[in-house]
Amino acid sequence: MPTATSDDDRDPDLVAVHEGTGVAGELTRPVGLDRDRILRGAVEFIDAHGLAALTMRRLGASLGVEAMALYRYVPGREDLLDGVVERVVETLFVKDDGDDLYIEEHNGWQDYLMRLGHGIRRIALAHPSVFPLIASRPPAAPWVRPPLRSLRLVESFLGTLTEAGFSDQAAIAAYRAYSSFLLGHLLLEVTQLGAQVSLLDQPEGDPEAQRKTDLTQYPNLQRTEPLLSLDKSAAEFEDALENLLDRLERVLHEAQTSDGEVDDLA
Amino acid sequence: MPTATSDDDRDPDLVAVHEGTGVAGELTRPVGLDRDRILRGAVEFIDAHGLAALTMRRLGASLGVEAMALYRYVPGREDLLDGVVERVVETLFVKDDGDDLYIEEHNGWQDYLMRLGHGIRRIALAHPSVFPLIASRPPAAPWVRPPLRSLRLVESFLGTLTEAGFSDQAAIAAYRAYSSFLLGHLLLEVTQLGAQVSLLDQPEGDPEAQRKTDLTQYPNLQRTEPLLSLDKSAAEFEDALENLLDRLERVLHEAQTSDGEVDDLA
DNA sequence: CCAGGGTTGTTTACGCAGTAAACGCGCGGG
DNA sequence: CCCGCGCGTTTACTGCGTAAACAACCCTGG
Repeated sequence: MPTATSDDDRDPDLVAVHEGTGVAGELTRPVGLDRDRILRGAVEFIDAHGLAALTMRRLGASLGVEAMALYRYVPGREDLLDGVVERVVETLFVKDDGDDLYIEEHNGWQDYLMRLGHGIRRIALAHPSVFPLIASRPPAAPWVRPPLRSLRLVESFLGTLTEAGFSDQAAIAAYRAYSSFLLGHLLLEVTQLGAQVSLLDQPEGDPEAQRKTDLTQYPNLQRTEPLLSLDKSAAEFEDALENLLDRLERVLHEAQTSDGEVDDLA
Repeated sequence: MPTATSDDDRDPDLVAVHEGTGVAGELTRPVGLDRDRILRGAVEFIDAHGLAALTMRRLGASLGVEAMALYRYVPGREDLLDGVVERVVETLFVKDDGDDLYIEEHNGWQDYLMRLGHGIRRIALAHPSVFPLIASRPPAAPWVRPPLRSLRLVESFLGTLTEAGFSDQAAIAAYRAYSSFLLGHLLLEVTQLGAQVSLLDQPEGDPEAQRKTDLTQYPNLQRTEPLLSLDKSAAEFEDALENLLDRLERVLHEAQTSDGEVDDLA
C-alpha cells in the first residue's frame, strides 16, 4: 500500500496478505479443479483486479481452465459470489493464524464484541474489494444484517450477550446497533482504500489542468482539505466501538438495577 | 407499499411516492427526450424494477425510444448512474415540498444534523433500490463520504459546525462519525426493505418444505426469531442519532471549557 | 419557396458477458 | 479389453453496452 500511510503504523487489523499459492496470481494451476479452489481463486482475483473485472472467462483463465469448466462446481455467477462472501466471512472462525485470536472463547461480552469487531475489520482490510459484496449481497434471512452474515455468527452474538445478562430485546437491539456501526465504518474505510474501482480507474490526462477538484467556491472545504485527507480510520473505529460498548453497558446496568423489563434500546 | 406495515404508522420519513407523469410508469412519453427526462425515467425504473433490471435497452423502451437514443444525452451507462445518484441526492436541496423543511436554514447545529439525517433517510426510504448506488458509487473526492455525496453538502455541513464553535478537527471528526452512522443505518434499513433484488427474486417452489430456514441448531435464533423480525428502524435511527448528537455535544463543550486545542474525537 | 444542414432518433454491427448443450477424452472396474 | 462416466472443451445462443452509418425531421437563409 504505497498511499499516504504517514502515521497509521501498527494498525493491528492491517495484516500483510500472503496467500500460499504464488502471489503473482496469474499462473495456471495444472492440477484438477474443485469448488474450494475456484472460490479461493475468485477471492484472489477480486483482491487483485477488483470485483468488476471478475468474469467467468477470466476467472477460468486465471485458474488455467475454460470458463465452462467452472459450471461443474458452481451453479452460476451469482452463486459463485455468494460462495466468495461465505468463504471470506468464515475466515472469522478459523484460528489457524497463530497470532492471537479470533472469537468463540472470550472474557466477557465486551471482549467478545471487541474481538468480533476487529476480526471483521481485519477481513475488510484484507479484502477491500470483497467487502462491498459482503455488504450488499441479499442475506439468508431478512434479519441477518451484514457484515455479520452467517447464522452461526448471529447465534453466537445473541448467545454471548444473553448469557452476559442482556434480555432478548436488549441483545437484539445491540445486534442491530453493532451491525450498523460495523457496516458504516468499514464500508467507508474500504471505499477510501480505493476499492471496487481498482482496474478501470481513469489515469487522467493532464495533471496540471484542474488538479483535484475546484474548491474555490467552498471555503470550508478549501481550508480543511488537508485535514479531510488525513486517514484516522483506526482511531475512529476504536473510538466509535468503545462508545457503543459504553452505551450498551449503560443499558445493561440500567436494566439490571431497575429490575423491570424496560430493557430495549429504543 | 403493501408489505407488512403493521405498526410503522406515522414514520415521518416515510412519504408516499407520487411522481407527476403517470404512476403506471410503463407508458411511453410521446414528446422528445432530454437528459432530465432520462434521469427521471431511470429513477422511476429502478424504483419499479430494481437496479439490476436497468439496461440501456429497457430504459429506452420504458421511455418509448430506442436504446441508442439515450447516448445523445448521456455519455454511457456509468455516467447515467452517476446522474441518477446526483439527481436523487439533490432532492435534499429543493424545498418545493411544502411539508416542513429540508435544510439550509436551521436553528443550531443539532437541528441541522437532525434535519439532514431525516432528509437523507427520507430519500433512502423513497428510493430503496437507488440507495445502494448512492453508497457504492466512487465519490468525487476521496474524502467525500456517502451518503453525503455532494461537495455543496459537505461544505454546508462543515460550515454549520464550525460556525457553531466546532474546531476544524472536531467538525471533520463529526462529519466522519455522522456519515458512518447514516450509511450503516440506512443501508441496512433499505436492504431489509428487500431492495436491489426486486425483480429477480426467487418465488420458491414449495412453501411447505423448509419454511424459513432451519433454525433447530441455533437455539438463540429460534427463541428470538419473532423479535428479530420486528422492524424498529425508525426508533433505532432516532435513538442512534440522538446518541451521536449527545456525543458531539460533549466533545464540543469539553473543548470549549478546557479552552485548549485538544478537540478531536480521536 | 426551396435547398441544405443540423438535430434527433433508428439501424446495423461488433465484442464480450453468462450459460445451455453437445462433444471429446482419459481412466478405472466388469 | 472396453465401456461408461467424470471432467474439461467446443460450439452456439441471447442479451448487454456502445461505435458508426443512416434516415427523418425542422428550421433557416437565399
